[in-house]
Amino acid sequence: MSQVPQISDAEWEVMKVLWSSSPRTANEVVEALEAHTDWNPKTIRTLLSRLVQKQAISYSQEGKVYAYFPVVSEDECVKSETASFLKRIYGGAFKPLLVNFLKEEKLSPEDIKELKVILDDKSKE
Amino acid sequence: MSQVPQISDAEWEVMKVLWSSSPRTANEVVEALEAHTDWNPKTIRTLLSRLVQKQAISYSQEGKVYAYFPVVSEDECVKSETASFLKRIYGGAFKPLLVNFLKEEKLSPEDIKELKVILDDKSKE
DNA sequence: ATTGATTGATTACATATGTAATACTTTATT
DNA sequence: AATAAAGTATTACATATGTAATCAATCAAT
Repeated sequence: MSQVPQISDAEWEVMKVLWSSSPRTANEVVEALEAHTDWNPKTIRTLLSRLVQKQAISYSQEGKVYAYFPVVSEDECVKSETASFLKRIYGGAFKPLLVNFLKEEKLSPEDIKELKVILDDKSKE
Repeated sequence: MSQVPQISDAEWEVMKVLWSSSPRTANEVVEALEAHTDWNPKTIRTLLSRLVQKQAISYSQEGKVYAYFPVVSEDECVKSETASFLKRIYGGAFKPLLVNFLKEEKLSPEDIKELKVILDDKSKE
């Protein structure tokens, strides 16, 4: 059973808003998204509806309006998306992605230090 | 200009076949995919056509049939897909993905060693 | 109470994708 | 040469997605 529903790109933006803080009314979501998108409020309401249908979020009647909140955790979704991404692109293996991208990406010395600490911790498990 | 076209999940499987060895005729692609998919040959031909339209692949008349080959490199595509994945899920930052997944994934001691070596090399740059 | 504004529900429409079937051409076979 | 087989091109159709508009219900203001 696939715990988490398929969440599209646009829907994902809405989820991020709700994950960062919820419950929020449709208007609050619209406001939050105005900053970095130019979506019509109608569009955002459509996305909210679709996410409700998909049972990615839900809502409660707060006073006169709906207040939306996630029912799937960011963690679950990130994990699931990453897994399907890895499967698709790298045949499911995590290390090739790491190797590939560690080489490509610009990481600050601090980042590198942090990652090494994590790796050290893992060796001790 | 987005160098690489959008390649869907199903199309990606076809690309992988052609990246692994090309040119190949439609039939050869079908054969290669029979192993791990149950797609109808007609479906695979549709995917080939769409990839031609998208200019992800091209073909030449080899004898009596077409021989398909990629015109976009796997590297480009992987890079582009990974970038859009990162943007979507992690807001474009690579490190959070790393941190998240280094914690989650089971990596062998050898893997960890290898990754540390890469990180060490990077510190020296 | 009626009217206008706001919110929520329903409908719309184009493009993408999964998944083929059908039609048309060219090659091979009798 | 006529027909069958194989390959290519065109068409099909449902679901997903981006992107709203319109309709209906509710709340607020006169």
